[in-house]
Amino acid sequence: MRAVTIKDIGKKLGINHSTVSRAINGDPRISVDTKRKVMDAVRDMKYTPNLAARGLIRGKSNTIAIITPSYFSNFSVDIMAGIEPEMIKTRYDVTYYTTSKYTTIGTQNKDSDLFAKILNERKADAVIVNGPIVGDPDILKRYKKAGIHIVYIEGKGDWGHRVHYDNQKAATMAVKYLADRGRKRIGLLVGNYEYVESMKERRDGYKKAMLDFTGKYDKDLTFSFYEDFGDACKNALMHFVDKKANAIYVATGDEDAIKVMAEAEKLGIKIPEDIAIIGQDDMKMAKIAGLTTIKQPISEMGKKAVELAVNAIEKNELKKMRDEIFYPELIIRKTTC
Amino acid sequence: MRAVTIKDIGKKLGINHSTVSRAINGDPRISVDTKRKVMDAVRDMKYTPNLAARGLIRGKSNTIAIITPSYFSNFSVDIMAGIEPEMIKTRYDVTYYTTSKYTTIGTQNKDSDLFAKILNERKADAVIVNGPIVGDPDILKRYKKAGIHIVYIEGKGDWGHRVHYDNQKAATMAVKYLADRGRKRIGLLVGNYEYVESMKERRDGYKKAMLDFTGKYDKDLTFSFYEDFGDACKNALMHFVDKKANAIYVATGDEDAIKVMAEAEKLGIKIPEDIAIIGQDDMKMAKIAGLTTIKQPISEMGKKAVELAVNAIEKNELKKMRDEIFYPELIIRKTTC
DNA sequence: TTGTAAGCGTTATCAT
DNA sequence: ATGATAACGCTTACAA
Repeated sequence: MRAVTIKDIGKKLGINHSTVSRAINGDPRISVDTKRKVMDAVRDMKYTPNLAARGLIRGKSNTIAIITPSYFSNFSVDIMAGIEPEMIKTRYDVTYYTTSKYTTIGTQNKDSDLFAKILNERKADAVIVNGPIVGDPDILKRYKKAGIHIVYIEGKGDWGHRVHYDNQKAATMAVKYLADRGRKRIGLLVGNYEYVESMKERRDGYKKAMLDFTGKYDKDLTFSFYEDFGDACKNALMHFVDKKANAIYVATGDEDAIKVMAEAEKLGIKIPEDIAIIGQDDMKMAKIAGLTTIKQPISEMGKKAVELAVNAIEKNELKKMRDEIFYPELIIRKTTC
Repeated sequence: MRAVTIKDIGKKLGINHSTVSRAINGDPRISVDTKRKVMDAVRDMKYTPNLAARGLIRGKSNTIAIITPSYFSNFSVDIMAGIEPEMIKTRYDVTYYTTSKYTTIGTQNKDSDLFAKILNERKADAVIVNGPIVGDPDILKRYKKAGIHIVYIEGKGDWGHRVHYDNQKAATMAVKYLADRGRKRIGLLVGNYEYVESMKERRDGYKKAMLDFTGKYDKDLTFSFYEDFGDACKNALMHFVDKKANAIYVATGDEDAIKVMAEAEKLGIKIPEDIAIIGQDDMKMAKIAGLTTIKQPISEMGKKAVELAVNAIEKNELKKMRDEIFYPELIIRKTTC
């Protein structure tokens, strides 16, 4: 079945379809009378515009794309919790892309291909990018030229607005709190800090804070992993025990911190008596697990990202890039004394 | 900046754009030579098709829409965890809609409006609907006529494929397990069973199982809430204590079960000694909280929904509706003895 | 205030 | 095997 078009409405009303279009789009030159007739017909005939056609001619999609490494990581979920209520207020649709599709081993696809696809297929008027995903400079230039806005959450590129978090301060807070309570041998569990910006910043913060608050930075107290945590968890804990750590700042997030807690329980290590643990992010699970952690206002960051994206679209802001930073907060629970 | 089109490619190669189109779409009548040239140009010029244009003429969107009450509820997240890896294998994009936008108080919007919008704007070739959202029969008829497929997860409508769960059996398993271990006064915490199909089924299962395994159904042992749980949690627990329950099956899910546990702790009620608790779904948090629960293979259900949707699109299956059912499993942890 | 006609990028239907 | 042209539904100069 064919859906109702403006031509159908025009035919029924005995007027031209362009008049219908103008009436629908609020063109001021249309007479109140025809406008009313058109609007009535729209309701009666259950007309809604074909956005493919509209997008084709306007070069706009009325859509904001969200790119995440995965839909369902804890981080993505919290970001979404912030994005959803904000998107609801707007007239934009949401399309989701995960980079996992574009980094599949065995194909030549890369993150850049996803950026290119969204650009060329005119799938979005703005793109919110979450995580360590970087469009290459060439693509970014094309986005700018095409007037498609970019907002990075916890990441950055040559061009685009930013919403990010003071990772260095987060690490500093963790170290200072532990050091103040007499824990001087603080281990750092961190991700791939050569590739992931946030991990680099947390590591830098940790390093400086160790010098400032314990007087000593011992590189043996850092354990980093590049792959899925899985078994590495056990290894990490063993490593810290071996190095006589009496505290750990799990910079990779609460989920890993909780995994470390589970390993400790198996090994009969008491938390916080033997080893204190501080997580990162304050995910829901941190509360359930009683984990002391450094909060990241992830949802608010998602909300702000939508604000920036919508603002950028409506004001077509392509030159002055906005940069919004959020700050950490210490949440004390039961894994520190 | 304009993106590269097939006309640009045609011009560069000195051939007609329709030939380019055919080459790209694998028309067998095209010569190997021109096909190669076209494909080279596609790569060099970084061409990707404008899907708005393609969608316009084909009447297809190459998109599957996902409708959930909210993006970020635990249930949605788990569904997505199943949907994502499956979608990655396909050539479809994902667009998200939450019904919250369409049930906002103060507007006349309804779920049906969302269905209508997706239909008329040709936003999707198939729709996966998650939760107690029902398109009205009229709209459904229009979907069928328009050839837009529907897959319900844990719900149903007059027309559409289904992926669902044996809720009745889930409740039966919970009751039987508790009764077998001597707990005969089992409370049921349930949602709005007049409106939500799954809640109705769980309640039915509970009722029958109480008769079968404890010999007695006492309606005072049922507590249902219609609104956000929040404070109702405390009331529920007090109610069950008052009615001398020695076990509770929290049919509304693990999250609520954990809230009940937290309330119990505040009140000095011992779990499982005083009251045993069984949750529902086996979310991630259930493991962290040590909650005994009835598993629902939510992710697998999401995966199956994508399979059904893609299959329906590609075979244009509009008459024979598929119905896939999944079964519960008891996961024993620490909140039952 | 309204009608006419061109055009967005693609695919489909004729030709050749 | 390829070219020319119409068509999808919409918006928008340009006319009237």
